[in-house]
Amino acid sequence: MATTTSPALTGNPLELERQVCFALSVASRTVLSVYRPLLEPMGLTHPQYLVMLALWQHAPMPVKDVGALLQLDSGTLSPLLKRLEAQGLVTRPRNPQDERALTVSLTPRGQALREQAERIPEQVVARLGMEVAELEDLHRALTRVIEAAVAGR
Amino acid sequence: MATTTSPALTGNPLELERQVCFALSVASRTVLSVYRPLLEPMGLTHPQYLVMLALWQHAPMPVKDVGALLQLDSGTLSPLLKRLEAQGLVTRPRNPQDERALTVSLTPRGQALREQAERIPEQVVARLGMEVAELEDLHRALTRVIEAAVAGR
DNA sequence: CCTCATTACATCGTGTACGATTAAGTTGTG
DNA sequence: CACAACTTAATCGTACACGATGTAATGAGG
Repeated sequence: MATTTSPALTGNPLELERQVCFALSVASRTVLSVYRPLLEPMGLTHPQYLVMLALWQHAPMPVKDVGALLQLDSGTLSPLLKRLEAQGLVTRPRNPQDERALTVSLTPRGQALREQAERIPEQVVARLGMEVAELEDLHRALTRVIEAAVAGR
Repeated sequence: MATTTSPALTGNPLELERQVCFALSVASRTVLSVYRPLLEPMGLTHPQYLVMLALWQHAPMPVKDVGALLQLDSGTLSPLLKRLEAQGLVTRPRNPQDERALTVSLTPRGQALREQAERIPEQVVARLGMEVAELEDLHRALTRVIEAAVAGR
């Protein structure tokens, strides 16, 4: 019979099922796949949805701040914001006080989209069928590992 | 003074800092950024590392099984496996018993790489500076949400 | 006033993700 | 045996991620 001691101290340290990074990748992709059918009617991808969340809270804001908030660089954000602009959800004129910076603002259409988005969180929780308390625990655990990873990279 | 009731029941339900999906995305990308400098000397990206973990455990195995294990489809796996093949880490001849299927096997070089990989997990834990027990808790929470998401998508 | 380092974005190249389609092989059924 | 239904990969198009590089604007020091 195989050993059944604490998994941290025994067996293959490279076992796929034990890797937190594997669970993180799969969890991220799988949870996003729950959002996809809900976001599709709004014409948003999940990263675009996160940017819109940031804007609904803080617009108008510079691209730099969006990047800091979402931990994304301009290589990702520039084309993403262009696509939101092409959809008529945001504008991004240059800041007259600093011609390097773009000020990302919501169009009326972008503002209006918020109402449809209001229902997303509850729908996701319903589809997951998990307790809100358990999701809050997960959120706290993720926040901890994000802090640890930012400090350790 | 602002209200400070339970966050689940008050305030803006679209608040970015409250979204589990946001924490998941950032955690996934941030933790992977801890792996990147460790994997780079091995010539592997993180998804390639996960495939190698699967192969070190189960090779030879069909592409189908790799996909099932990692929750990836052929659109992702085909080019990824081609790159591993180009690096001389794997072979993927057709299965004579079923000419549709490819049997992914490790080359001696692919097998040998495992020794370098053995040190990755401990190095990551060290860089994160988190208790193994806390990481195991996180792993359990992630496994729960993966199951919920798979069921609910 | 004039460099020069810094900052804010944009662009490019590589590598995933993923839906959709295609192509080839296999299998069940009449 | 014929053939439709199914399975396995590959391919294509779109959209992130991210490192590296380019460019214009800003600001600090001489």
